[in-house]
Amino acid sequence: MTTVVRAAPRRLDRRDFSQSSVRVARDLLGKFIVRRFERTTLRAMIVEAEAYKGPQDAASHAYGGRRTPRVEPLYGDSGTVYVYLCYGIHWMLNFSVAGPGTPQGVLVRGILTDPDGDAKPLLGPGKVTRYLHIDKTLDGIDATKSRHLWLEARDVRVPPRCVRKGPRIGVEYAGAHWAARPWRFWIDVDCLASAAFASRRPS
DNA sequence: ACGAAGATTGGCT
DNA sequence: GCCAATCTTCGTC
Repeated sequence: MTTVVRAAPRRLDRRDFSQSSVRVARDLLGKFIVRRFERTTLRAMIVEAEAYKGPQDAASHAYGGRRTPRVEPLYGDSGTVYVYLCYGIHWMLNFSVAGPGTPQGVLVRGILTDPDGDAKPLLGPGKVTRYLHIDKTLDGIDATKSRHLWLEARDVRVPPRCVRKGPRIGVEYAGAHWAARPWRFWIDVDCLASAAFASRRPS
C-alpha cells in the first residue's frame, strides 16, 4: 500500500511577489488563483502569464514613470491587485510585483479551470476574468491578505521542460524591440499531462 | 471639453 | 484576415 503525501496549500505571501516581474511571471505558472464571492469559491491554475517591467518598458502602463490614478496599484506593495478595463469590454487581472514604488506587473493570461476534475484551458486575459468574476471592485486590494482573491501554491510540479516563453501579445504599439521581449510564459499542458503520467509509473 | 487609443474577443468574409 | 463592440482613461486644446 502506498501513501500519497500531500502538502497543505500555501498562500503566496509578500516575498513571493517581491521578485522581478519576469521571475514572478515564470513562477506563477502552476500556482492557483482562488476567488471567493457570494459563498462561491473558484480555483484555477495559472498556465500563462506576462511580465511588464515598468518605467523602462514601452509596453508598460508605467512607461516613463507614468503615474496616473488608474495605474496607482502598480506602485503599491508587492501583491497588490491591478485590474483595468481594456477596449471598454474586458477586465485584465494583474499583480504588482518587485516591491512598493516599483511599478512592475504581471498579467494573468491563461488558466486551467477545474470544474469537478474536468480541467479545461481558458486562454486569453479577458476569458480569465470573466470566469473568475473579476472586475474593478478588486482593483487595489492586497492579494496577500484579501478574503476575496489570493494565490496558492499546491501540489503541482511544473517541469522546466514544459515551460515555454515568447513575445508578449498585443503590444506592437510599443515598438518592435519591446514587443519582441520574450516575457510571456506559458505551460505546455500536453507536456504537463504526460509528465504527470510518467511520474505515476515506476522508473 | 474633446477625441484618440487601448496588455481583447468573437464573428464574418 | 479583417473588423466591430464598448467605454474608461488621459493627453491635449
